[in-house]
Amino acid sequence: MFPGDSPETPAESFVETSTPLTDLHASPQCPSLLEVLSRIGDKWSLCAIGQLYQGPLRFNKLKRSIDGVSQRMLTLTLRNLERDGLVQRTVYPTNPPSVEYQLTELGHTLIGPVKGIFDWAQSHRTDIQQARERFDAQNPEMAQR
Amino acid sequence: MFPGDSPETPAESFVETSTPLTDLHASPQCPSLLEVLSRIGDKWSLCAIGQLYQGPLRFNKLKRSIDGVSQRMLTLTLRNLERDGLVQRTVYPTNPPSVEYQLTELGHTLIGPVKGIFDWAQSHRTDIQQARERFDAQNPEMAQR
DNA sequence: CAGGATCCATGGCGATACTG
DNA sequence: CAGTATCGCCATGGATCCTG
Repeated sequence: MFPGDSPETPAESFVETSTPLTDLHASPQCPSLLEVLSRIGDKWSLCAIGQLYQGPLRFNKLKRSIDGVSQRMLTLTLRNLERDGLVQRTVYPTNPPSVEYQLTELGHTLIGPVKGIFDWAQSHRTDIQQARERFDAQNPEMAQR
Repeated sequence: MFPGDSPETPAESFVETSTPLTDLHASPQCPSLLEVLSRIGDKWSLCAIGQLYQGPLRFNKLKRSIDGVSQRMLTLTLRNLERDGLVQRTVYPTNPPSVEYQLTELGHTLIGPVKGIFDWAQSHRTDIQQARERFDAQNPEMAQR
């Protein structure tokens, strides 16, 4: 599946990075990369962001557009995104009330990097799929799901 | 930091994407974007990948390099990464046994996109920090942590 | 050294019911 | 319509002990 890389050479030729990709935890008093990743890695945040990326949406419309989300989780998700400044919540004092959600400018800047991951996942989903099948075949019932 | 994108226009001119960033769930029989994100968004995967990106490592050395990880979680994390074809596990039948972990080629391709997120988090951590403080100040005790 | 097995705490998340 | 409140499940993850 992934050729190259002489199979029996354990410890040679590793690359240097400008940003060493360490320091994932332990960022003093600022939200660490892990916090960011946990936020966008949770079950619904990216779905909400993806929908709001198409344009502003009211709560129930957003809810209907995200299949399977409970109203509780959508509320919590939007609260967190709002708290982090990624989503803006606007209340229109109509009757019945309507609340509109939209991406903030900061939220829009996240789209690019996320699309990077998204495209990677798209490009390599079959690789991953096949790797899993090989692994599960070789390790008969270590399969955890 | 992120110029362009007119600051005060709330609900107009949202961009069109080639990949609409929808279809996060519900990918038929292939690992969805959410699965990928859940994997790399879990507590230790990125730490392990970040360390292995520096070069191959044996289990305990890897464990010592990741502060706070339990041996159980490191094992599970590495298993999942191996299952997904991101990490290769090589056993050397010495005595006592030594096991070396290294990124696969597929694993290396993930570095780029992840660095995108990483850099975004770095660039905007203070923005997020400030947004949180404003939010917590305005919503006195809605603060969940 | 590199795990496996077990126990247990926490929190993410869903379901349901209620409200301004 | 857009939430809040409450309950309970279960997956994640930590601590500890044991093994080839």
